[in-house]
Amino acid sequence: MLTEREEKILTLIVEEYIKLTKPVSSNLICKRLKCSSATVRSEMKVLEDIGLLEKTHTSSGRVPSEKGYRYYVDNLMELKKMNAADMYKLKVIFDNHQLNLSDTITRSLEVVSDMTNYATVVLGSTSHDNLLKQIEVVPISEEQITVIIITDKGHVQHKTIILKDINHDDIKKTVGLINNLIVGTPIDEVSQKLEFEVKPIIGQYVEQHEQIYNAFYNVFTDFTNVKEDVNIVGKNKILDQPEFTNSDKIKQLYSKLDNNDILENIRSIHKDNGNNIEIYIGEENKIDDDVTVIKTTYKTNNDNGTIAIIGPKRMDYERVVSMLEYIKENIER
Amino acid sequence: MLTEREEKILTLIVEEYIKLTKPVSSNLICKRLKCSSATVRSEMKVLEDIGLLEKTHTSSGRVPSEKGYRYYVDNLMELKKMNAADMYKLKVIFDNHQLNLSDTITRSLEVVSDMTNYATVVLGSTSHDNLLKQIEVVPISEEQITVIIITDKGHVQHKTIILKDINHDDIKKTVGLINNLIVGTPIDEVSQKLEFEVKPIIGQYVEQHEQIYNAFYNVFTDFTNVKEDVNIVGKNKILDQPEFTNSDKIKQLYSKLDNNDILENIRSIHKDNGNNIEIYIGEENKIDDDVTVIKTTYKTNNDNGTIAIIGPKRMDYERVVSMLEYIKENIER
DNA sequence: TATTAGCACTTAAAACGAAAGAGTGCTAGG
DNA sequence: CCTAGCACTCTTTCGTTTTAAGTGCTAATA
Repeated sequence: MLTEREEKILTLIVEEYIKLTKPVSSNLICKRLKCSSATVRSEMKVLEDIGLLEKTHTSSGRVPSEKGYRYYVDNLMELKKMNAADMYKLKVIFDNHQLNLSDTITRSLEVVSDMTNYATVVLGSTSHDNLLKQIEVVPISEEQITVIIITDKGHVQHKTIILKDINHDDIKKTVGLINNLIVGTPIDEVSQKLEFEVKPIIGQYVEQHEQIYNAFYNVFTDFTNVKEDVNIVGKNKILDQPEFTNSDKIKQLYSKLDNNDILENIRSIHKDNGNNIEIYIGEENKIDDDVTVIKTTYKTNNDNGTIAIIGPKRMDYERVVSMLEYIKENIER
Repeated sequence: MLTEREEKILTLIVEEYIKLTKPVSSNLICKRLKCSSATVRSEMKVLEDIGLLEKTHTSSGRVPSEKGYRYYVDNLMELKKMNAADMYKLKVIFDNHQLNLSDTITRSLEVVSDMTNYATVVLGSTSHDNLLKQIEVVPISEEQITVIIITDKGHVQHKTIILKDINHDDIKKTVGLINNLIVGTPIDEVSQKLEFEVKPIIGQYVEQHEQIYNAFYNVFTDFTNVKEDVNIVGKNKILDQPEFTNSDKIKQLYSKLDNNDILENIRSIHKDNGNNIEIYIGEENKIDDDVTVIKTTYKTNNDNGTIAIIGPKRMDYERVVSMLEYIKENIER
């Protein structure tokens, strides 16, 4: 357990470091406290021994360790309201009732990214729990047709497929069968149903059943494989952060941010801290040891998803948390 | 007009610089030529005076100037066939007849990007010259419907819109009207036609005409505004190029590569050199003074577009040109 | 007993100079 | 016209020194 003064010092070091980006000296701290720099120094030593602070070299000032940030986030950070400027910019977006949900979310995160210089991620609802609502087929040319798949929650995906010697009647029959037999099926189960319920029947009614069946089967597996709705906003903003000026570091981080499978991890990771907002500092997340991920989930009548902010560990936690909370609330309304 | 030996020297300097990334000395050149380094030096002086070579400082080796690259590309570069390894990797993709056109193009450029460490761009066909083929409407919830727009060439776009107190009959009537009156219209003219031909009629048959008309109008303007099919592949590969290790430079370049309007410029720029492949070196392109853009266009039965490769000015011109030529040929088949 | 002043010590960063290395430019002679 | 040779320039590297920022410890103090 830390003493009150130790906590005060840790808080000051974290907050000054966030602002100034360089190791914090005892001198700077003692100006804010009614005590001498020597006192602060011995306290800092204690905090370092516990593992909450670190030095970059023997005679440097102190920097919060990962454990230090964690302590700060868990015990010290105050959740004040957003500052007026941030609030205003976000309010404008949520007050515009013309925009649909997904556009609103993207816009608001663009603004967050712009103001903070952190990257943001939107993981929209997966279509995995959607039900197949309808399929449409549109002939494009002699050999091509476009298949459109629509789910009950409004996910739409299309693919143009190549079929030799299209017999439009056969296609129509197949579409009819699918729309009759497997509409209402969860997307994840469509492939199975296609195989066991449609395939046997299609053979009886449709001449080119082999070719057509395969084409549709591929379209559906494509649909389930696409990791849709992983959207990263303001990725380049992170280049303004001093911890990402080295080009190797940039390469490394970007290759992860471009990998949707890795970003998907933000969705699946979970931490029940009785709070709406979850924070993953450095090694606690799977993106990169040098970043912090702050995430929250939202749930509306017919949609739910995850939004997250990715920045350096030296992140303005109070500000980001208050922004995310505000955004979550407003989405859910 | 350059002498034969001057041309030989310029060629060697360009090609060595491409390979080694550092200023080329007279010594290196004279090993390849039957003459002394002093001779090469005086020739290099001449080439510098003409403006084809540059020095990085008084006593450095020579580097091609933009004009030098241009001379090389116009007069010196030989268009040999692709090397076997490049050829093989690309052939595999084009031999796979399962893939549709757009997937094939993307895959082949991924491979190019991988092998060369340059970024590539696909500017697919714009839907501007497409004709409206069909619209579909799918109700999603009490207040939401998804509108799907399909063009004759298989472009599909959808948008979920919010309508208070939906009257499904009204929607159906509107969709019917649109499908009757303006199907077949070029996408660019749909908005006008909607205003002058549909709006007057809709007022008579549809109760909520104001709200519904506006919603559909917005969906269509969205469609025409979306700069679709601007696809950049292998952007991060460019971080492997030594000219892009400075983080400010990276930021500057990335902000351009992320801006579809700027990339669109690659489509519109034109240079009739009687050749399939166009090359824009440094200031000749609108992307960035430090890059070269090599582009070509393709045209198939029902599709056409542009593909381009973006790399440093110190680009392997011969290799890239041969690859692009191969890809163009194969797309068009 | 907790605090502080004071000082020795450590380190990174900046400034400097010397030396080495890579190249050029020019001149004089073949 | 070509080339050997040499003076000159500039970058790079390396070690040295200086400066500035900061700590840790100790002894004195409140």
